[in-house]
Amino acid sequence: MVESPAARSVGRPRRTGVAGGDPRREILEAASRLFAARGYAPTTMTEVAREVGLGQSSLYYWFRSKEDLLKALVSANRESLDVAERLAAGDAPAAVRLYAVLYADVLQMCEGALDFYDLERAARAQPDVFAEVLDDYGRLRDELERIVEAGAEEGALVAADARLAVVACLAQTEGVQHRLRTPTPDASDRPSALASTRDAARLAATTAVRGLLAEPARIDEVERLALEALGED
Amino acid sequence: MVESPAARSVGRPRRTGVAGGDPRREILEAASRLFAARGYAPTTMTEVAREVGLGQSSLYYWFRSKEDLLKALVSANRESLDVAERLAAGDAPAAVRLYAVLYADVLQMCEGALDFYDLERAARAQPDVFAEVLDDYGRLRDELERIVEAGAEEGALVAADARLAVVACLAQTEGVQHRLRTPTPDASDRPSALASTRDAARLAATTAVRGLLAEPARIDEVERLALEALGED
DNA sequence: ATTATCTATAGATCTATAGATAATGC
DNA sequence: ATTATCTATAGATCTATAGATAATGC
Repeated sequence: MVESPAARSVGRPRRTGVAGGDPRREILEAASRLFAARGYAPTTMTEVAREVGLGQSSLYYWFRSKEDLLKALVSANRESLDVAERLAAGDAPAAVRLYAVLYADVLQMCEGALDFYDLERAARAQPDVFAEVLDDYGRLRDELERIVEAGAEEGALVAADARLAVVACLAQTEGVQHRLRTPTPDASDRPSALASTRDAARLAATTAVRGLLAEPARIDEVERLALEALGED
Repeated sequence: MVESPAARSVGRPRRTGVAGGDPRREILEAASRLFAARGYAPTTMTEVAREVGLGQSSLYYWFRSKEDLLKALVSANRESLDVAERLAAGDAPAAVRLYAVLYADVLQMCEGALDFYDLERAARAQPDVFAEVLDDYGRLRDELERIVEAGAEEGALVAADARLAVVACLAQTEGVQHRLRTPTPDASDRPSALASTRDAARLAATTAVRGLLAEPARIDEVERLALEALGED
């Protein structure tokens, strides 16, 4: 099998010489990086273009507008709430389901193109288009609330107020996600504590669930079962 | 004692009639609200001006530039890490100190003018001016790490990796802070779960600390002692 | 002929400055 | 005379469009 570095070159060549295989995808990736690092509004089309070796106006051959670019990124972000919903409905103990859903939530957020908080802000500014995102959020929250309540009945989870507990869980997963994306203002003499997406997901899920377990020592067992159910190891 | 609604009116009157007592302060407050809601970059001086009933260019009588406005807000944000440091050095049990510092951290972030994440982004863009902020962050993190380690030695806290535990704690406090500032994309048929600053601080501190306690049932006692030490009730 | 780029630029902002103006205070 | 506003606008972006151009494919 031979790679194909000899990308097709149909149209006019780029002035920069840089020639990628799939401009649309490259633009999305560049925009994703830049929006995540500097935010949507302050990032200019010129910067995105430079990143992929195109002139600014050439982006408009691939995307109708800057907002269009954002929308494409957002839809890429909301692919797999499904996983969470399948898990939530399973018959595993509540603590295990909680762990699995939180873990999957972090993975999804981290793998998406946009920092979740930026996505949320974008959603706020354009309610018509992004209504789905808000809807997803509500569904996830309800799902989690039911799991926590079930866990309280089982006696495995302790939560005086399921709703507050869920707010805390989500703040944890979102916060960890953000910290993974935004390299800590660290003393930089030490390597970052959060190396991979999976590290982040484990950290958030472990912390959040242990905080709710009646017997926190069980966390290792819960983690094992949850990762098993998710097909990770 | 009589209030003084008859604000002094020395200069030319505002076209809008709106006349406040302390324009500088009012501008800061308006900017704070808008930056928090929509972010720094996308908020325009015109919007800030409208909010206080001034013409856009009149802001420049009070602040040399938009960046200057941001700087003023940032310094307002970093007032009282001191509290945290005094508490951290006390002789209370580690779990109590941890609770107190996290609680104080959330309060400080919530009372500041800017969402912590926005502040961080601003800091990143202008390292010279905002170096202090990054420094504060490093100090807080080190402080927390020492407390968690002390707690592990005492046997009251369980943390295989103190550094990771601290990352999780900070992600929790920051995440809750953000959620308090940014009204949840909630189903809106229910009142928000996070009503006040203190609710947010309690939620974050309780959750984070309970997740680390060897005996989570102790959380109520820890909370009581910590709030006592902080002079809250 | 089709595709994908380029160059040039219109139109819309947005920041910041210059200079005029309308109050009070002395 | 001093203060705090106003109006007008220069200058710097930034998005998006129009139309030219340089490749390949047929």
